[in-house]
Amino acid sequence: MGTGTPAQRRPMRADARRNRKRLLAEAAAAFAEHGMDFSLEEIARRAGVANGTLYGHFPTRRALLEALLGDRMRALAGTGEELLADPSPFDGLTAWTREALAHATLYRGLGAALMQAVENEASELHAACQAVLAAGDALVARAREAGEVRPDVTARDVFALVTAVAWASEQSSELQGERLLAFTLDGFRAPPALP
Amino acid sequence: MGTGTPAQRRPMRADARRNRKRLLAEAAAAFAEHGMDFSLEEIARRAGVANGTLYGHFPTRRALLEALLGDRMRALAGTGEELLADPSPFDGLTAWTREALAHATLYRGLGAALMQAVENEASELHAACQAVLAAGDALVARAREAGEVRPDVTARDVFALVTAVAWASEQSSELQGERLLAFTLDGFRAPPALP
DNA sequence: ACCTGAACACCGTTCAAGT
DNA sequence: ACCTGAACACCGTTCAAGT
Repeated sequence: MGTGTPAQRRPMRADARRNRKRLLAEAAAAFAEHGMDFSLEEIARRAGVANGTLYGHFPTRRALLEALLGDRMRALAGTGEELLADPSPFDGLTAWTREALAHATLYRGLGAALMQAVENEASELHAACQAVLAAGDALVARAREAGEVRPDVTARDVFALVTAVAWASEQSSELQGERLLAFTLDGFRAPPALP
Repeated sequence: MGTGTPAQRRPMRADARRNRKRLLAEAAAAFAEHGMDFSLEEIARRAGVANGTLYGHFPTRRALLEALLGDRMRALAGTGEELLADPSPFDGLTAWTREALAHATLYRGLGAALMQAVENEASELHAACQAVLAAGDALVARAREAGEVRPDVTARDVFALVTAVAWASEQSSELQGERLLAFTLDGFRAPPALP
């Protein structure tokens, strides 16, 4: 692990390994600059390979995305587990949603891909999304038990709204995601207890 | 007004008028069923006209959308003004955001078009969006003066988050927009005054 | 004044042929 | 085992030619 290459029985041929690496590098650059709708054909062109080669390595756009983001998403899940040690459950949840927002804003259009991956079990990103959701669930549960979030808030609500905020901040250059996220988190907060 | 046809100097030729009507009907049906990414070529085909005819009537996808939604959006702005008469400023704002959410969910992918229209002055929907924002602004200002929303909340924040909730609820069939909206509105609410 | 349909450039996906 | 590049079907957009 570490480089994003998948576990496999036999090593890849040298040229295949090099092509794969180039494709990933060009895809990362193109997605970062132009968003996730960027033409796969153009990525293959920039990597100096035929379009068929790209499909050989990554049969679908989501497979390419998994190779790009898998490790990063599993790291996000790990950060969530670490934040369970935060003395304030709500602060821990807040810090984690900030990380999640930064992640979901990496490529324009990434939010939609993430939401689809959660829904679709066949998606190559589904397992990674489940790990992220599990981490969120633990943070939400802890905050709920401490009476710091409303009892009906779920990790899926948090995931959906963080992704939605990421989407909104992509649409408008003047909109700050962190500000919208702050409002949203306040909406999750439990009202002060009645005497 | 009323039918969505624009004001104009001279009446359209009969066949042009009929083609325009057919194109709008097919577009409305196709967008409602398949979302706003639906092929314009296919819409022309269903309407029984050449693709060039569609571009003659609606030079851009947004022009088509304005013809479909313009009246409805201006009505949404009107509803906002009426809700200024609601005895509770916060309830008035809440009721209006529900209408806005229903509007933004009419076609899948509509939220993105609305956000772009707000940004882009050249968009055919820009004026309609401005009217909606103005209505939202009045509602937010009234609620702020009554001390019912946080002082830093703007109409653009409300518009952005309502649209974001619409987007999120489109992504997942299990996600209820109204529930997410309820959390969001709570995040706008002013905290109880300190003694 | 409006419509037609072809033309152009582009894309995603598949697959036989190569090495 | 992997790569190539052509093939196919599709789309958005433009525009000369018609009526």
